[in-house]
Amino acid sequence: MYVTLQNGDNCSPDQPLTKSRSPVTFRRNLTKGDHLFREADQAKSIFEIESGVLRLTRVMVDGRRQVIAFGYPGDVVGFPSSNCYHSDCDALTPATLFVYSRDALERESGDVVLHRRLLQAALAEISGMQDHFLMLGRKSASERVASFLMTINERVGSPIGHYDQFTLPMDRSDIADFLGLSTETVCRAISQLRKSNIITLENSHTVIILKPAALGAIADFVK
Amino acid sequence: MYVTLQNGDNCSPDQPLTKSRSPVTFRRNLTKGDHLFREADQAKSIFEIESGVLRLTRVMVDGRRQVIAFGYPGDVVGFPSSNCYHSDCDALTPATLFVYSRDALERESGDVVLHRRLLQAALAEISGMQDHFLMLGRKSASERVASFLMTINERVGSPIGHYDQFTLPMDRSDIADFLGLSTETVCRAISQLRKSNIITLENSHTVIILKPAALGAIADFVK
DNA sequence: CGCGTCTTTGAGAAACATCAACAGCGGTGG
DNA sequence: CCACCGCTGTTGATGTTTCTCAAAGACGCG
Repeated sequence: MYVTLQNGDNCSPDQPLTKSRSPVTFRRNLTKGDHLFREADQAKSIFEIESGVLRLTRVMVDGRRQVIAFGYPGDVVGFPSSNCYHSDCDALTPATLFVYSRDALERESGDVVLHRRLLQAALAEISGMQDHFLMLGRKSASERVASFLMTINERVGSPIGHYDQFTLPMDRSDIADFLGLSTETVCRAISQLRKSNIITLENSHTVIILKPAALGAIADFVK
Repeated sequence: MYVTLQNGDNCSPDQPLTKSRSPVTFRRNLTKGDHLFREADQAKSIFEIESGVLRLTRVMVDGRRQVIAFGYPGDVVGFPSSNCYHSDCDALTPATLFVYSRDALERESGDVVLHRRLLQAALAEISGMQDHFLMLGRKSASERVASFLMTINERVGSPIGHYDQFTLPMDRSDIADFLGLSTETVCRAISQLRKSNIITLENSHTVIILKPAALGAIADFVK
């Protein structure tokens, strides 16, 4: 999962990679369903999410799909390799982005501070992906779903009354493709959590966590 | 899978991140079984593999294990996050490494070229990990094993007579934990490839690829 | 209100894990 | 030099998890 930039250093959460005065930065708005880039597109820019949620996916020739990550505000998306993007990226909600010229970010003569922060973002990204490896490789279906809900809650959950609550902008098949499961298995795992009164759903996209400790126990958090 | 540094730019394969004259570089030798670092160790250095093969692993509290990557010559290991390593790293063979002070690499005042190349390595790493996501999330056991063998072959295979051949320094359980499978399933997938005359084993750690096209077809390569 | 899409649940099938036994191989000590 | 031992790898039988296929329910939208 993509990680915020504030890990690095003296970077406040609501501050973009560069100050707004920087000539290399501009903004972009996406509406729901818009594509930001596609796999194998030439990577000219790197993006930081200001608001909204993005979806990064890779697809196999036969249609099997893997959701690489969901991008939330503060995340950086569009890390290039060999001049190209290596996943598709589209918007699950309306979104606003800071756009950085890749050239300016990576060039040796570029802004050193900015460059360093891009590296920090990349390193955090690697760390998060390693967690996800453990999930995909070794966790059961219910552990994956519980981990997923915990992660989202930590990220965007807000206390409503006694309980944490959050909205899932992605549908069940997105979650399934993120966790390496079928949509049915995701549904069943969620139903199980509901029957155990660990969570409850206000509607299918709004989750309320009733027993965070129990959820964490199922998630079998490594950290 | 970790990727070589030569992706970046004018970096020849057999040249370390810094020139040998650099004060921040020294070398380290590992013998088989040595630990380079452990999860949660404070990350003071970043390493580039000169020779040998390393294994990066993460372990859950109940013992389930995920091999994050196998590190081959040219790979960079020890990407830190929040000042710590986030996996264990040990040597599958005797190995030699270039050691870089993390401080010197990440510091704003540090060598700019070096810094840029570290970023390139991190970006390549992210790209490789995304491929691995697809593998862990969406590929069948035989596809995973075929993909794995193809990748290793591309990396270190050498033509012997008409066929490519390579040695696997890791044992079956390492491969299993890398692919998110049981050792038995890995064995069976390999046996299947043997019965189909796609590969043959000189011994359990030495693979000869008889039909690379067939192997690639099973691997269902996305690229 | 009707329609399409997403979600949920159920039943059966497939893939993979687990448990168990055996084979191969290298090392060690008699 | 050979027999034994332990470890890794392989194969078989069985069990469990998850996928697939199918159908019904829920929800939003026109």
